[in-house]
Amino acid sequence: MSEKKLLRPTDSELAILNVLWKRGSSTVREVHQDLRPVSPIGYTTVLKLMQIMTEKGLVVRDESERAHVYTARLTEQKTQRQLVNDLLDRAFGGSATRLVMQALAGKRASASDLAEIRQLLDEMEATK
Amino acid sequence: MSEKKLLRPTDSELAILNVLWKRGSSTVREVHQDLRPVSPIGYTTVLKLMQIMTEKGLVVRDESERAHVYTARLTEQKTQRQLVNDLLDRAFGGSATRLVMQALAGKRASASDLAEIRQLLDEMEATK
DNA sequence: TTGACTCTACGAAGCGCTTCGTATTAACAT
DNA sequence: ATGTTAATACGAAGCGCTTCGTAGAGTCAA
Repeated sequence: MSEKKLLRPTDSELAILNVLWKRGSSTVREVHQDLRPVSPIGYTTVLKLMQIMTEKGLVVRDESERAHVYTARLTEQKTQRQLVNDLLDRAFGGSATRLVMQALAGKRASASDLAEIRQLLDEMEATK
Repeated sequence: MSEKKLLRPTDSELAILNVLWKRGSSTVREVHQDLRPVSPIGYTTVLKLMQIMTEKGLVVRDESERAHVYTARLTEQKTQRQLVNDLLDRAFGGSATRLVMQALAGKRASASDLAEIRQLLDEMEATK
């Protein structure tokens, strides 16, 4: 009963999470300064978003200092996993294989990338 | 200048597109009857959604008959490609490899699936 | 022609996301 | 104490998505 609903970060939320994953725990100002160059956005807008993300449980907030410090609640990997599974259900009928196909098609992955994927396949077959 | 913006179908729109891909060109009633068992939804709701999808260009409408016939404008594959690319940009920093990893992790794919992916990798390396 | 059905069209409510302006509170220097 | 700076809190507007009720128009049979 602890997990009520699968939370899907919106685009804006994902942009903020990306900053938190890259920088680690950060204040609103730090996130804002990271985000602003990419897309102009007001300081209070970022603040509001991060407040809402706190309510949603996407981030946790340390209020011990005057400038609150925010931390992503889930790791980047866990979030990626959720997003992939979600897309899998919505648009691929649950077929991971077809999603992999689409992900690789057109994208020329480097030789080392391909090798990495091959290794993963090997491991999956080994632990069958 | 023909493609203005990358269109991302919403959940509801994707549900409708899935029906159109499965059944082929369909009327609102046909889509509604396919959708209703899964999740209860009003007829006019589906109608409205499909009207909006027409405006967006997600589907095309044949009005020659009294009951309009709708067809998905993009193939399932093209749409899947777009969605994957979008997720790639938003949450994976563009790394298809990492997305593939997350898609396969935890999902035990069948042996034939794995073989299929291996073959794709082979082809990609061949056409290097 | 009237009635029963079956469509589409229209409009509006409710909610969530995004945006920001304004108010308030805290910290610090003078 | 007072003014400046910097932070959070609050509220509201605008837009898109989702939902549906109601109105209006087409079709067919009696």
